[in-house]
Amino acid sequence: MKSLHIQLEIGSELYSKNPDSSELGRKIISKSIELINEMGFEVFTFKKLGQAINSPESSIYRYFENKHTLLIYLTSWYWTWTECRIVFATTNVDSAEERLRKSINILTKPVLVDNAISYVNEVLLSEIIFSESLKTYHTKNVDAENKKGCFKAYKSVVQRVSDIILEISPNFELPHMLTSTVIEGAHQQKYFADHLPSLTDVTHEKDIISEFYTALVFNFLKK
Amino acid sequence: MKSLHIQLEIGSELYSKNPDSSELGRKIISKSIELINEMGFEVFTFKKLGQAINSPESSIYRYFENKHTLLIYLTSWYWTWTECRIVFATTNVDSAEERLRKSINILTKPVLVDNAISYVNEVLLSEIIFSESLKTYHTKNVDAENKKGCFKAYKSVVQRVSDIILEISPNFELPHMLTSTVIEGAHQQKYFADHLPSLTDVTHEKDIISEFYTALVFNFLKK
DNA sequence: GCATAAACGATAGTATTACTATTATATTTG
DNA sequence: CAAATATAATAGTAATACTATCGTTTATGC
Repeated sequence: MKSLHIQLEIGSELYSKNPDSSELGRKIISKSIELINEMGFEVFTFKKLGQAINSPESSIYRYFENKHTLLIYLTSWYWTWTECRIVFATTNVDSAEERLRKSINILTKPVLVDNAISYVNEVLLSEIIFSESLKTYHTKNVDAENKKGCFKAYKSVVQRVSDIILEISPNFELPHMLTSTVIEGAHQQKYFADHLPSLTDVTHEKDIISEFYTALVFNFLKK
Repeated sequence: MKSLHIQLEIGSELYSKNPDSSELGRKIISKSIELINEMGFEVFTFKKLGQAINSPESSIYRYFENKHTLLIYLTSWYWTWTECRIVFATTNVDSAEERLRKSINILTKPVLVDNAISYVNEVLLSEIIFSESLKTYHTKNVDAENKKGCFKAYKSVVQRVSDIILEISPNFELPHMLTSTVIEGAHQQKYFADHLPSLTDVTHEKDIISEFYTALVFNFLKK
């Protein structure tokens, strides 16, 4: 169980050439995760990535149209993987409350342990998601990219958690809103804690974020 | 009361030359609000702005270092103005619950009516805030800009609302977190409604967003 | 094992953006 | 009215985000 290798299927709309299909492709993924973490997504360029892996810029463009598409790929990978984690954590758990609690826990905490099997460093990837993922859809092209299916992995996670909420409160009308508030809120509060502490109350003990959103949800559903 | 003209004081760290001090400066502000709305902040450039107001790009640089600084100026203007609205709406209201309710209302709904007195179109500005304001602090320079005081108007609003929350629940430990969750959440849910509807449950009736966050807050505080 | 296709590396080139610099002409201000 | 300041007009630069070409290597099928 602890070293179960999972090959994630990523939709072909998210790349020009499947990075999982070649050595170069896998190097692009794993090095870009490192670099985006180090320097931030804005500063990151394909040129720098090319230098870091000793390949020309133009080779990277064979895999991804541009760096924005690469970020969408990385976030989709993360959400696909996260949905797997939620499924594993919630199967055979009878209580819907307990399944919701476990799901919120997964969604609101950064990943701390890397399984070190695949070429994807999940710890660093999770950091990227928390601090940069909203840049995937806050662009002029959202609508076109949404149509292409770029965000379906994320939507699927939101849908899954919403379904659990509806098991608990079948008449509740805003489960997606509640779920996306929790996910995005947790990302944002961590960012605030790191950069704009007066907008939050977190300092070191960041589990407070997770506890806060858990309490928020259960209080709301128990009214 | 209905046409009380207020001159907002904007900190001098937010501009190179005060745009309120000249005709050109005011044109820069009012036209940039229009253009950012029309084309989105990424597509907006000083070159385009210059063409729209028939002034060279270089003249705009005398007022703002770059377009990012201009966005920070606009958001600071908005938050300063919004704090005024909150103060007006809550003075002489005895009940802290009622003051909180009114504050949340102001923070979670886009502005619908422009007073048409100043050169700032508040309706369009509020649209910009809802869809683009997170771009002010989601950059590599957050920490430096935060140090400079670029976000103090926003912080001040969060602090004010947190204080009301503490009046209601003096022992509550996370008032800033709750407040920023509400503000940012409302912005995000409106954006989702417009672009990624499966992440929310809102379609036309967007007052649902405001009602949702109001209920969320009061349920949480009444536990 | 060899032909063929696909992938890759190396290099060059372009359009756009985000500025900076210079100077002449207005405009304001004391 | 003189001096300072603001603006217009124009040019120029560095970096980014690509696109194009082409020779070489590497994989693939028969």
